[in-house]
Amino acid sequence: MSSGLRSGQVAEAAGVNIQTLRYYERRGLLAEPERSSGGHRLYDEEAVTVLRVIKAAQRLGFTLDEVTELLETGRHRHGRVVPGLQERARTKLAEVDAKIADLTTIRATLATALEAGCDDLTVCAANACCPIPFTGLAEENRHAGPCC
Amino acid sequence: MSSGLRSGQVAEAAGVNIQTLRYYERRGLLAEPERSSGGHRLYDEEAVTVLRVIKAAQRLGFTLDEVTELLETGRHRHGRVVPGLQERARTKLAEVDAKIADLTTIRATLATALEAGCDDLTVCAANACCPIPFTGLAEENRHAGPCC
DNA sequence: GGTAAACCTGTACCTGGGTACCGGATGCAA
DNA sequence: TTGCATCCGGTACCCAGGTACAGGTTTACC
Repeated sequence: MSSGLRSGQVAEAAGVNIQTLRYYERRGLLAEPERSSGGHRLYDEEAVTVLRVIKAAQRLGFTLDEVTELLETGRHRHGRVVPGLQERARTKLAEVDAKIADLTTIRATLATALEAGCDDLTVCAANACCPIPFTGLAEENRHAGPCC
Repeated sequence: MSSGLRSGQVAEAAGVNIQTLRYYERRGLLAEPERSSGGHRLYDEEAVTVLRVIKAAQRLGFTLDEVTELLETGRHRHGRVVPGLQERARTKLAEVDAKIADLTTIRATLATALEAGCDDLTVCAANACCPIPFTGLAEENRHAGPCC
């Protein structure tokens, strides 16, 4: 009989640190596994799957708290009011879009600074025609212009 | 006599916390200002400008360590070993592009999961036709060019 | 039965960018 | 002079997501 996977094997299979297993267990993401007579953890195959699910969800931008809720929602969906994956994915998608938009603005500013030939922030800050937005760091459009 | 700006005034003018001033001073981003006879900091106008420069650079994705170097490079351009803003901005632009590419992949995955109607990660993980990549999402480096 | 690797618990530490709290000193106006 | 706002230095703490270490067991293999 397969006596179960030891923590090292599970960690290896899922590509995480052993400490991470215990960390997830403490956080309630990973169920407490069986133990050997000596107290060593013995996992079943499912643990590896759960770890992969966690990593996939993290990769999609969910925090560990969010992943915890997602897993729990799946476990006991007893008419809870907890929003499911669909709902959360929609929200997350909006967040990702916002991040992309923000980074796109940043990208544009960097590109403009390169084009303008900016090479010294302190000089630029004193120079009214520098395209870097030193005031009003709020994230809106900044049109390019010749500088320095 | 303009006796200088007190830390509260500088913080207010630059839109940062007073503690942040001392934090930046400790980190070497902000020069140590004059002191009143009683030991209170007295800043000049330039301090506000430096703070704005720091915030702008942060906003462009530079870490405080990087900002420190950028400011030092400007101050005394000793040798050409240290890359200037141009060089660093070019590097940072590539980093930002990588992040955008990464987020775009994530966005696409989320959108696909929504389309497919995924609503339970543990079910999905057991389901071969789920579009969420449970294996292979391990690391964050997907940005090195077109792979397919 | 010996030994080395793997594992156990508990606690402390890491990164990055700040914030908060403390008890005491200063600045400034009335 | 009194009273209150502000500031001082030092230290501790916050967030997330882990990672590392110490000192002691257990397991596996020869």
